[in-house]
Amino acid sequence: MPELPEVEVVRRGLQDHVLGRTISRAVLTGARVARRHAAGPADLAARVAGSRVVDVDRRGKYLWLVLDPPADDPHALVVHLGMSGQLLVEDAAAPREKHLHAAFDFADDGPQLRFVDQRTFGGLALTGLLPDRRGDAGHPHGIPEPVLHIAPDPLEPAFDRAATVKRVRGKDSEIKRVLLDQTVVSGVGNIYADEALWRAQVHGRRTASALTGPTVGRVLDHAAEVMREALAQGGTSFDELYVNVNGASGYFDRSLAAYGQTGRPCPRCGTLIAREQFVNRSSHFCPRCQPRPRPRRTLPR
DNA sequence: ATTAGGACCTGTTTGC
DNA sequence: TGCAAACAGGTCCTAA
Repeated sequence: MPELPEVEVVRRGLQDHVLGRTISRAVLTGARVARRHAAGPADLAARVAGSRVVDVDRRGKYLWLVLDPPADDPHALVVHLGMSGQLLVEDAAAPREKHLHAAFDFADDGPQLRFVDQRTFGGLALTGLLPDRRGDAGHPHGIPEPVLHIAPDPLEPAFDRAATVKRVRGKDSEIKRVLLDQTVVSGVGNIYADEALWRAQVHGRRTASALTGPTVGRVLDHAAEVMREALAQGGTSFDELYVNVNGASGYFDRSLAAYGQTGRPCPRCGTLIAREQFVNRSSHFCPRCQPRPRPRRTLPR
């Protein structure tokens, strides 16, 4: 479940069902699920066994369990759900999912934690925790190494609005591309980028460096707001691929104004929502509220 | 150094 | 009806 609100729904589920429990055994299937873990799946499985889950943290779309191992070498089990990853808390006797890649048993013999991922863009890694150079506000155990390059998301205390506006305006690129750049601001994906741009009445192809500070500020505020609203509704799900740890779907899809609304009237002005190709995916926008900029002239010479 | 584009997967939907 | 192409919410690597 890809974007920030959906990942946060999962984090809260893990906090309720996994926090404080001790992992007794892990089984990883196939090499791909741990491809970001240099030492391989067997190493990951062996090293998490006997560790207690002492925190469940998140930045943007990255999620991690802080583990307190017997060897006193605190580390993090980092999880990225990619496009189709799911973390499910289920009875060990429940039937195996077709795309089950990892299962964690606990010493209390309670329900298992499973990682299921159809498209295998997601994955697991076991890494160290380092202090966050951007500030440790909200992350008392630090940040896992693979997450250090990810910018704070708009819903965490470390988010610096003024600094982010400045970074966005320093980009000679389309505003939608910049919103999706997780090293500038994290947590925003294709759905919430389209929704934030619709709310701010800015076309995604406008050049970030040509926007005013207040305009960029408005786009970021709308991104934060729409993600907060989605979170309050359990996230956005179009099908059973995107669910919380109990397998339930959110219902923010009913509140979407632009994303996936091609041909429907804009809730603000009634003009039909348009769709266009954008870097191998789709953008949805209102042609009247979000006028397309003049195509940028490439400057040869 | 920065930015644009393709690669990585599998399953479902759309269009000829 | 059958098949191929298009499409799906993300990130990373490479080449210009």
